[in-house]
Amino acid sequence: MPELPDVEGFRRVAEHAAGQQLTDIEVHDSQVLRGIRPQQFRKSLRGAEFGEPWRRGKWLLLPTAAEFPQVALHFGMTGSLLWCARDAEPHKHDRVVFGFADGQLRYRDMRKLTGLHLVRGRAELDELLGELGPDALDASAADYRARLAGSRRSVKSALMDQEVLAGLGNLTVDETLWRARIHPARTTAELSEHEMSRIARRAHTVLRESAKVARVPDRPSWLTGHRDEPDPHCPRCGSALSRGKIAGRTTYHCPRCQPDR
DNA sequence: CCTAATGTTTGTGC
DNA sequence: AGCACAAACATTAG
Repeated sequence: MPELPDVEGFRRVAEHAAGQQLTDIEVHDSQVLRGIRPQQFRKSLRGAEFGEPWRRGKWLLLPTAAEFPQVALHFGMTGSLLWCARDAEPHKHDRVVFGFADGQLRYRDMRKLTGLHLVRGRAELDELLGELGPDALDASAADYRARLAGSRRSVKSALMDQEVLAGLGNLTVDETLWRARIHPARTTAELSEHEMSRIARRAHTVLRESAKVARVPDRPSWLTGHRDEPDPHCPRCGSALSRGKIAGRTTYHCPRCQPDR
């Protein structure tokens, strides 16, 4: 589930911990700790005070008051972050629990496709995030145009590429292209400046609206609201939606609103 | 049993 | 080099 809007929601959840001192860390499944063992992870963070959480694309960072170390969290396809009372029922998929005086932050993830990193300094932060493109919400229309231009790949695969823009995912890309009336298989090279700007504007709207509710809403007026229906139709023109695979991912588009060229 | 799932990485081949 | 495609990771739901 987690794309930029979901992770922005997790960032707001993590604000509960800002200014608070860590009392303990429970690592229930060491598999989600990437590049560090539980003992070292706990030792490095013992007694730390957490600062303001920040986000870049689909990465969430929890800095300590001294700026470093920071905990970097990625949520894969099934991860989430919850703020719970200290005595709340444990959940089967709580992999790491950060304890504070008045509550706990739980990293919950079923599939464990990604996980948590400990970032000890500037260099490690750069190593982790250095290849990422600009955050898809921060990037201007000019950024979108510059980063989409001049490749022969499909616009869907370019928008999904975190090195082009950070934060878009399968749902937000389909929604954005549907609103921009651009066929997902079109090549970025054949897009006009005007079309790329339209993509940027629509992406901003989709991301802003979704971030408000920390998910891509399944409102009937949105394309995404019809994904799970047995016989989905375009909420704008009523045509049957086509379902296919582009860039390895299930892709919905409206053949009438999003013509091939 | 089989398939698919909102992500990322790695390998193969054109 | 650039790109498409498939598989892998781990788990559950239908």
